[in-house]
Amino acid sequence: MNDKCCTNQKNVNLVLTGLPSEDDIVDISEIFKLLGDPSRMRIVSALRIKELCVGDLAAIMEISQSGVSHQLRLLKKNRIVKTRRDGKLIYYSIDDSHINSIIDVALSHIHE
Amino acid sequence: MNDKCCTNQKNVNLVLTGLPSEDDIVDISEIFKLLGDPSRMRIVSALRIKELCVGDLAAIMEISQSGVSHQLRLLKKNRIVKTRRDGKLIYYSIDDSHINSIIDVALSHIHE
DNA sequence: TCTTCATATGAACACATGCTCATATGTTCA
DNA sequence: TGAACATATGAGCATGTGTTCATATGAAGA
Repeated sequence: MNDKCCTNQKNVNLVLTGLPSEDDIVDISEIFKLLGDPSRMRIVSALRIKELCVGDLAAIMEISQSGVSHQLRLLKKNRIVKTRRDGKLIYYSIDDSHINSIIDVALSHIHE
Repeated sequence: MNDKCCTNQKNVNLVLTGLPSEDDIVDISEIFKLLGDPSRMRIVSALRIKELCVGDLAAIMEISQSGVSHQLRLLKKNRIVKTRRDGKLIYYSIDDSHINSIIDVALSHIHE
């Protein structure tokens, strides 16, 4: 509850003017939030290996077909995955190579 | 509720053997989850510009000092930020250059 | 030591999120 | 067209999560 804390106004201003826009902050954290769930990460990791239809993904995962579909919807809305129809099947795959890069770097991060 | 869906067992097995370990999946999604909140992303974005003490961060953000401290705790526990004490002040900064790389790639992703 | 200041912690609450069940949509093939 | 199958959607529920308030901790200086 102390408002008179150390605040160095120069630093604060410097940072405030250098920060990404609020829109960018929101957009970028949205991407990370999507990757920040084990189920979705498992989906994305699977699609990094091979394009897959929903049924195959459900077989790979530990959640229901419905659950997979709900998550794929989110991932697709944010352009993390894209779809291709082949008859009755809908194949999902990674939409953008940036996503692969991000995950590659994160993998090397956790492996220190 | 259809268990007899398209499942192509060859693809499923191929992907299952290629997936990262469950531990890796959990660890990596943990990192992304931390970056996947606008407040924490704002904190991390600020620290990318300059090391800052808690009070300065609270002045930059739209949440209380307590809120900032809680989030910093999470970020520190997962080695996204590190601390340095200087008298009464505790300066926070980005712990690992991988974090900067991940955010750089994500920024170029959202800017297409 | 006592006060002051910066930071950390715990409890509590409102809200978001991921899952399943049931069902709808939409495509293929007879 | 109608049956069969793959996928999508909506409701509902249990669990997580981000925030604030109040307070504790701990370092610096009188």
